[in-house]
Amino acid sequence: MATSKTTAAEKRRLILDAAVRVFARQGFHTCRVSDIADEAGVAYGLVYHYFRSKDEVLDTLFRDRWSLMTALIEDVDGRDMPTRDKLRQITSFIFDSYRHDPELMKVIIVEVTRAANSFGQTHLQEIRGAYEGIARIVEHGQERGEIRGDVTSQFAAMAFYGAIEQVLTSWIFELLPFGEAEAEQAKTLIVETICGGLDARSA
Amino acid sequence: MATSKTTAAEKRRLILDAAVRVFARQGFHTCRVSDIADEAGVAYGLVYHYFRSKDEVLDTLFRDRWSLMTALIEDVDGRDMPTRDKLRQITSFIFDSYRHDPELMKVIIVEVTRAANSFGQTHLQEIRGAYEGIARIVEHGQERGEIRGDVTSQFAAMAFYGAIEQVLTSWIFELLPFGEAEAEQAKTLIVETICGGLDARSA
Amino acid sequence: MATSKTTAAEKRRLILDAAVRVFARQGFHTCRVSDIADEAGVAYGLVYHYFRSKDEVLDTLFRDRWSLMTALIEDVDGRDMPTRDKLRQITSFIFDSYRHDPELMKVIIVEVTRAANSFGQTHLQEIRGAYEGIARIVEHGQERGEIRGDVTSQFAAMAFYGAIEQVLTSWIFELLPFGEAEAEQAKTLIVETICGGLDARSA
Amino acid sequence: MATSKTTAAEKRRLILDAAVRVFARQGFHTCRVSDIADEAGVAYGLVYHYFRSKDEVLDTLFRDRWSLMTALIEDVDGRDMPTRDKLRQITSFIFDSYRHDPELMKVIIVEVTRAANSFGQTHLQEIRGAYEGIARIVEHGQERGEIRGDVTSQFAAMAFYGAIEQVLTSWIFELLPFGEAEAEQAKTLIVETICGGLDARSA
DNA sequence: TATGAATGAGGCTTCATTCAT
DNA sequence: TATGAATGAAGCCTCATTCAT
Repeated sequence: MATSKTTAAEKRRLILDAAVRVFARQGFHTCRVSDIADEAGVAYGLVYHYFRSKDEVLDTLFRDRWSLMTALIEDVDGRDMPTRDKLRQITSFIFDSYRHDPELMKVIIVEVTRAANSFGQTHLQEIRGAYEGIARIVEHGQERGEIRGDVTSQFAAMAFYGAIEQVLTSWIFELLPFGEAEAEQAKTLIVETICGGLDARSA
Repeated sequence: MATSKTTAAEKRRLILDAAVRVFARQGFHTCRVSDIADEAGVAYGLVYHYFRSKDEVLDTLFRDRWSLMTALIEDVDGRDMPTRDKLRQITSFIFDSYRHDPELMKVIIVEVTRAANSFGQTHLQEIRGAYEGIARIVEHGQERGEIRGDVTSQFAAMAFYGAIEQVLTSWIFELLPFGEAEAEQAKTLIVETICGGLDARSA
Repeated sequence: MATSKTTAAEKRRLILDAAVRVFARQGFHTCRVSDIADEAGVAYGLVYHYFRSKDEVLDTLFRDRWSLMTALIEDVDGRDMPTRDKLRQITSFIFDSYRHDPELMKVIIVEVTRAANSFGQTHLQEIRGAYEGIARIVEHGQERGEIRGDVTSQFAAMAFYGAIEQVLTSWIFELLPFGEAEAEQAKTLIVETICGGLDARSA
Repeated sequence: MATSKTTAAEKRRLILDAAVRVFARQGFHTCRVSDIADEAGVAYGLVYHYFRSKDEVLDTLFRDRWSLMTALIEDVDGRDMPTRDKLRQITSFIFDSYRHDPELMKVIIVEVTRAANSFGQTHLQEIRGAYEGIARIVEHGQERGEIRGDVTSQFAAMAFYGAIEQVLTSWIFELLPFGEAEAEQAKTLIVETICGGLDARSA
């Protein structure tokens, strides 16, 4: 009796979860608000009870998730560990996020991060925040002599993040096969590629 | 008399060029067909004489440009030069393309390549073709012992292309400063980062 | 304890008073039921405990006030005084009403009396009642030889009431300045204009 | 052949005329844009080809008509005739307008002039212009000694216009009977009432 | 080839009202 | 009495596309 009722927060969550599925399936622009409501099993208007607009639903999904990442980046930066490991932590976090909730990640990548011209513009500052956090990690690595100094930290951050996002995109659109093993292996490959470089070493 | 008339092909070109400016400025979804016509200084319906639909205008812009890149990748792959130089050739081509026609490149990146859910889907095979071409170059590099073998060629291609696209996106949305010097320097940085790796070397 | 509780009637009054402020500020159609509730500091649904609908709130405001006027008109008609004074009594009542509660009068004029296509229709009979009351006063004036007989009483009533309402409207929309003095002066001017006429008299 | 085609201007007119009928019948807020299109026998979107919005249709109807009235007021003011005749000219113009096109006048009065809180606000300045024109006529009458000086010209203008509008409203809502004869008689009655006054004169 | 008037489907949002607690 | 979550109908506007000339 006590637990049989859905609270307001749960209903809100219900709608957000439904939105993830619908956005992932049909795309943000292609889906209608009624699709979200139907998927959530609630009335049309209820979406507008909890969110100001269709945009705000996506906003919420993005911000909730993205803030976790920027927080992680900040956290990792403060830790006492080799820069390589820091970058691996970030890679792990992102790839694990995809493993745990590929639909949500698809939405964030496809509809926000990579849709820079429409929705991305709105969140450019938040996105930039993550890039800057990564750049700071690189910078600290350079100060500690772990990272070469002839590549600017900002450029390095872009290359690193760009590589990660491209891999995610490959998985999303099935250009590369995805699975537990692939995800795990990719963590190593990203760090090996970006930190170690593609060149074959004589040593 | 003979030269005062614009030929059909020229009119078509006029519309395509106008479309680039309008798509770059307003985005594909935000602009109307009439905006293209206005920008081109032609009548509304004429766009439909030369193109089946608004989509086809963007399709044309993308294909015309993208085919040049896949052609270049094929061409470069066949040349007898170090893999590093091959990758640099590709990087050069892309960054020079942006330098010469930033609006067109913006449209292709923002509206097609990174709009994977809408136009990207349509052109997925063509886009994949470029990735595969790059992967082949990496593979040949591995065969020749220039590229390490513990990173799969497809993964390496993604990291490489992802880094490039992320840099382009940074320029487009002014997350990184752009200019002649930056573009030139970026060619080196991409290759240094991806091939050389970010690690500081003792040697 | 006994006095700290608001009675039902008081709550109802609270809502009505809030409605006046909200209707006056935003207009009946532009405001939402929740605006009224917010203004009254009560819960959304409570408005529906005391009123069947949003319409009924306005209906109530109108009827409560308008009935006072028709009552006054009846009352005045029965008094033994010159017709001019009767008309002045009515003018006084209306202008004083505006002075005492300009927001309520604004609502009644703007949202009911002058909104003939929506609420006016509903209350047409009640509104007509007032016109007829005034017409009767004119008629009695004609019978007593105080009012010229070549203007029909109904027409005279319309001219009289129309002039009053136009002055009210002018105040409401600040086409004419309003204040204590202006309100007082207007009472005389209305009667002088309508009864005395605008013509300059030689006498 | 030459006359069988409807020109663009005629189509626009077609829509405006249909709008008058629909607005008069259902009221501006109650009718849908599709009602206008249906009444005009054109496609939904065509209304938006000729007008920016539903509002603009009403705007156009109002402005086209109202400008005629302000023009007339200006014109009449410049003529060399007794003030009484000037006011009669204005009254004639308005009542004739109603006689010729009662639906259009109903729309203007009910949906704009008297709907001061919604649409009226938009046109307040234009409406005010007419009042001021009438006030100027009264003022000139006062200067020439034809109109009493103890009633301000602005107040007199309000009383005069208010009386007219109230009569129109009475006809519109059938509070007073309307016909050729009534309209003609009303012209005299308005002037007699406002200029002559309701008082019975001993002379 | 060229024009631009004409078409009409589609979707977001608002908000009065109901109802379970 | 009191609350506010839940419902869902209704309508304006956009704009890609067609078509008659």
